[in-house]
Amino acid sequence: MSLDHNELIQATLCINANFRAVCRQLTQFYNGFLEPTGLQNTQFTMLVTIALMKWGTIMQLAENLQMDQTTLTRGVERLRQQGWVESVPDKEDRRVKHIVLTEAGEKLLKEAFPLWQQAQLAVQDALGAEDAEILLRLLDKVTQVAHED
Amino acid sequence: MSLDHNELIQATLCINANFRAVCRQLTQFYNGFLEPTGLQNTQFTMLVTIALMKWGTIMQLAENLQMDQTTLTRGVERLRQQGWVESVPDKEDRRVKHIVLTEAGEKLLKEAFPLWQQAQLAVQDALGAEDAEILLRLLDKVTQVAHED
DNA sequence: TATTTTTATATGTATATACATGTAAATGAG
DNA sequence: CTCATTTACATGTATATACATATAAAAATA
Repeated sequence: MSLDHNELIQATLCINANFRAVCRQLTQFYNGFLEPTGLQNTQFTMLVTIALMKWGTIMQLAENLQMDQTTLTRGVERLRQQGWVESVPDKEDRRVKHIVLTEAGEKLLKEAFPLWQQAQLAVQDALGAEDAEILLRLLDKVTQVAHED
Repeated sequence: MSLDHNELIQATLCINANFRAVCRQLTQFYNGFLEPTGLQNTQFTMLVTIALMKWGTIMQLAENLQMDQTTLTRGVERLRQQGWVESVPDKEDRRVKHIVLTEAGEKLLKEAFPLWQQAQLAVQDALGAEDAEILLRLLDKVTQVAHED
């Protein structure tokens, strides 16, 4: 025996699947705006976080971005290969590396910001201030859920 | 000159970045429940869609799931290698392949459904009926936005 | 009918992502 | 101080994802 039609329909309402679908569209939307810089939105976000932390480690970046450490290690390595960030070994703890923006990285961020902003404003405008706020609240709430269990 | 602090903070409010972060958590949550089946949530969703379409092509699956065709081609190939789906060449149009569940695939879906449901109910309960509905509405709205421009 | 165009799927390549595990360094227990 | 444990980062491996492009077959057009 296999699943009946109702169950299949139910499964198409999967919150995660719907989230992922929206995420794919949204990512392509943002990436389209960032295209002139050669950055993906993910990389833009990493650079912004690195800029804000100024002297952050891989672990701290992973914590901040809620990503796996191994994902960050490789993501940062790509940024490094492009010359946008630099990895500075800690003097006291030889395991630790601090990630900092290079000048090229700062220049790139400066260039990317208004492009990112266009995408962000387009989404915010279309949603409306109210819904945008509700959305962020719900995103937060969903994160809580996924972390409880 | 580089970005000032306010701009960096602004960029951390990136709707796409926040979406992606939630998506990562949510995916891990659902995958945790599905773990005994060896399925990822994405694969579960593909199988469900294949089951519903009964005789769908790669193109139709891509359309339904709002995924790139090339992503589907490879995803389906993995399902095929596991023996969960089968690819049947169309009689009239030799370019076309129809993807159908195998018996093993149906059995797996039957087994996976209640596990998926646990994850889904956990998220729905935690959100509450009202917020769950609002969330789905907003997800829809975001998709519209990303498609307009 | 011969040629061009479109369509369906596949491949090359690259990023994003995480889990399991490895490695080296620091820390803690004895 | 020595050995076990923890910590920080890296690597192996696998899926998810998409863009550019290839390929073959169908459809349209000259």
